[in-house]
Amino acid sequence: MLDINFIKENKDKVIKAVKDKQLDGTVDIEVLVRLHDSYLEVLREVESLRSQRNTISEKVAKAPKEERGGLIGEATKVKENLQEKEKELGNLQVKFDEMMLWVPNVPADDVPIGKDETGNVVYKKEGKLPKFNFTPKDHLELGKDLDIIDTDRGVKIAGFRGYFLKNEGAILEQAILRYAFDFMQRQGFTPLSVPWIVNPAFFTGTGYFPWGEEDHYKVDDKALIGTAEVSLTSYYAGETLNEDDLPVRLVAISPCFRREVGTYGQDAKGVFRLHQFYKVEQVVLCEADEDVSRRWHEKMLSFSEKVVRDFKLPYQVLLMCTGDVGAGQRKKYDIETWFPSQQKYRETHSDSYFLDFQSRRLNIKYKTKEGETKFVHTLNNTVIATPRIIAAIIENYQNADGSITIPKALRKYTGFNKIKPKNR
RNA sequence: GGAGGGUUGGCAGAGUGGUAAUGCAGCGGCUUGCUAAGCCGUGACGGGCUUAACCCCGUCCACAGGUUCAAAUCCUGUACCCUCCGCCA
Repeated sequence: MLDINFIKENKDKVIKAVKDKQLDGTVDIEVLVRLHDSYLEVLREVESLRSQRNTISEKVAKAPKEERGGLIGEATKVKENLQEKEKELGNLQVKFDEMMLWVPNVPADDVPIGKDETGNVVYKKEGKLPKFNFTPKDHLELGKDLDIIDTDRGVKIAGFRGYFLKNEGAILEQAILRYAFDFMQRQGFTPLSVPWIVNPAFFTGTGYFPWGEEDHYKVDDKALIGTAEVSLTSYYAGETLNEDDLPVRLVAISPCFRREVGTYGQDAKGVFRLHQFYKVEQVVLCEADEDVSRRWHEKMLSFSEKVVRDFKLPYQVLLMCTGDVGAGQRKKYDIETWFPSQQKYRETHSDSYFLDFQSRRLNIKYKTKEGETKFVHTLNNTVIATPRIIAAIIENYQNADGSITIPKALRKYTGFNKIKPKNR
């Protein structure tokens, strides 16, 4: 959420942000500003009436009994007037609050302007693309042959996009998650196991609602997290930290649930786009200084790059354009990892910073050493997500005989060096 | 699932219709030859108000309604916490 005073003072910037982020029609900033003006107008009337009411009530308490009747009559008139105005105020406030939730963050100056993913800019490329002296298979074919991925039975049990990982596949998943989790702890991050079923207020707080509400599974009056970011970033919601507590660095492994609405034809094959997967997520809360946020943004990217490099996977980093940056985000990098079967880099990580957009919605503040109270800045980034990264590993590490070599870094965690075809 | 008790500032804790006590902690100031002690001041949000300070007004006793001239206090609903019973990995 942006500060209404910031919106008023930077109306043109915010209007441009709505346009650049392809959010035309979701919120009208001009209408919002006028709405707030009339809200303030009514607020002044209400406060003046409340002041009158309080004054008269005090008089009633002090007045001798015989004078009370007249005063109460006077107060009743004020009260009736007040009730009417308060109702009007309440209506304006509900409308205003609703509309404020739809105001996006303003992209950083160095975010390229673009309509959609075609406007993203390659920021860097790392690693050598693998060369095969045989025809490489895709991860599903490899996974089926090795009996480590079973999508047929996955679909039987869970429906479209259902899957089982099996044998070395199931173990490899745990190895990857634990590898990334341990790595982040060494970077000073506090490990957490988080709630997966969460109150809607925190989806709104992190900016997933209202925009992405459709993509979430609802259970009773709550929803399933699409990322641990929701729980991690909300951890200190409603609290005031001390400057000494910052930066807060959190890491969690959690399941992620996504309805993937509107993607029915896309990535239907294999374990790439799923309704359910695991992810190790990093979240940072830092002081309210964009330079500090930007340094963390780069640093968190480097943590994720390190893990991908440890796995020796070729990747590229994209600087996302305005049309592909989330409504709440100020700037975003995606890491895309190489998928030989698609001859493409595909998204495996997403690194964003928000300034105080989330912390205003979540009401997370800190006290500076000077005694000032400010909203913290928030950031988050993927460390690793499975099984998508498993798909990348088995495609990049496949051998002519259909076996898969395990990246060296992971062998300590898997306990095996290779996944070999089973005798059937 | 059943029964009962509770939720007041950073913490502790009084207040049962008429200006939210008090103690502790933290922070700032004053005083004092040190350690220390004493005294004073200290919340959040919004508005008046375009800017700093000041001042004034409003709101905030879990949340949302209601009754009343006036609600922390009375009524209704909800959330959460605690205790006991039942069930349970």
